[in-house]
Amino acid sequence: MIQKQKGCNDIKGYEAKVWKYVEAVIDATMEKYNYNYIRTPLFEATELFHRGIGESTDIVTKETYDFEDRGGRKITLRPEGTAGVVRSYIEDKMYGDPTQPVKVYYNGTMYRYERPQSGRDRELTQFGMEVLGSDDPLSDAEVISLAVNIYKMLGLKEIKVNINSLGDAESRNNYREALINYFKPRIGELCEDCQSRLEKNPLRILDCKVDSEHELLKNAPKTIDYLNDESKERFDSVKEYLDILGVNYEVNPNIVRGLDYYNHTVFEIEAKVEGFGSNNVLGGGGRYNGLVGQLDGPDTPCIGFASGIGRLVKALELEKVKMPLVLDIDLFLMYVNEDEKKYAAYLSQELRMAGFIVDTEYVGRGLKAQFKQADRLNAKYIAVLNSEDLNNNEIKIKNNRTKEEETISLDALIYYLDEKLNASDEYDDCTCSDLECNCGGDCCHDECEHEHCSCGHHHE
RNA sequence: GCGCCAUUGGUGAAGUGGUUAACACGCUAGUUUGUGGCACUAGUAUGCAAGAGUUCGAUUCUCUUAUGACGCCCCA
Repeated sequence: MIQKQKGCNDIKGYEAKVWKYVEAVIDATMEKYNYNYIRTPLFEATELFHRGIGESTDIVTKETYDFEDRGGRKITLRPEGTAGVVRSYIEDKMYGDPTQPVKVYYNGTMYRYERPQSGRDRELTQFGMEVLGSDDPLSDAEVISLAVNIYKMLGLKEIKVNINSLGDAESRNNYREALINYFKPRIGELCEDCQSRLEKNPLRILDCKVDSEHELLKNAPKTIDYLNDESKERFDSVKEYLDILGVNYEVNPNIVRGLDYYNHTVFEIEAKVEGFGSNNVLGGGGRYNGLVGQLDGPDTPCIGFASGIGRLVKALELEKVKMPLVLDIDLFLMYVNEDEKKYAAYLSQELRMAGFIVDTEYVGRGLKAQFKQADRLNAKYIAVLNSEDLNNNEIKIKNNRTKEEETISLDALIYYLDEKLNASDEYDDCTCSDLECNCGGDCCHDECEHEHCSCGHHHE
């Protein structure tokens, strides 16, 4: 049997509905902030990632899917979204677009050759946004607030925003030097991993889990202390705008991004969810003012954010967040003989065009089994087609919840369904997640006798 | 790249070096001549991830590989 590739997933069934909903909320929220959808290729020239993300990062040195195509071109499946967007920005000369800054968002699969574990796959889906052409601290704050608002719109309650500033190139280099000098004399006291990080990526020592309680780490120099005046002022301004936008955040000097291109503002957003495992960062981002220039474009200040949809869906499931998913069908058409089947085929088509979700029988089940099938599909209504009824221009239609059956004129069917289904839509389409009635909170989808929830909808 | 645990039918799973691989759910059909969901009856893995080895004999022991879960590294 051919299996799916390691670390890849088939998203289907209920989970697929959740994904589609999450993506719909992302689209809607992005549109409100006036970010335009951009879709770039899944693969790019290998060089783009080497020059863009940085030769020294693990993502590029050992986690990309590289191959040569039949024409001998060196190709890499994208491990993240920013490089492709920036390539497009430069190639299509979007810096010439009069409506600066360029605000775009994407949503797509990324590929990293990693060992899978909780919250980490080889094929992952990320959405993200980029603002290209603005150095205004308001852009930084807006990107962070947009990310936070997407999570909030989806119904996540406990999210934590950690921000930090790496400063400009000068500040960043000074800080790196200071860290190395600080740790070098006593590096032997830290764990093996930290020792190897000293030269390679001293900032990551601050993140170490093994030594997090070590006195040496607690008193280590902080990025903030190495910011020059300009960088410090900029960071203060970002924080002020965050306050204005109502974003709760925490300055965390240990936030260090993995990619080389970041400077100034960097941030991570964590989900505080019970049982989420060790990979609890939903997304992160930061400012990358040097990247466009590094890729042969004009110097352009930019900021962006990216977030994994898989982790997001997992967080929503663990939090049992309620979502307005359509899990029911409106009508299931049942039949026994050939003539009835033909009529079912015709009628299902008519009703679908009239806007109803209709399904019927395709595998020759008996009537009894068709009832079961209707239940499995959560049919709200069932119609058993009967030749005699049809000859009389009638149809029997049964409410599958109340089990009441009525015989109505075929001509009245669409009107009948419209009336019945739209009347109950108020109940079914309620999207509120804070239910306060005394049924225990499940009134949107379960039967309950109670009146209303915080959304103001009435439920019976 | 490293570590640890796992892999039995559509699903959840029990199990043992040796006759027909338990049980439950599900599914299909019948009892019920076209209106089910209850009940009863019958059917539902020539198979225990793949390959190799040990053995008279392996699903059960050993090794290799694959995949999954979790953790480390790294990172979203």
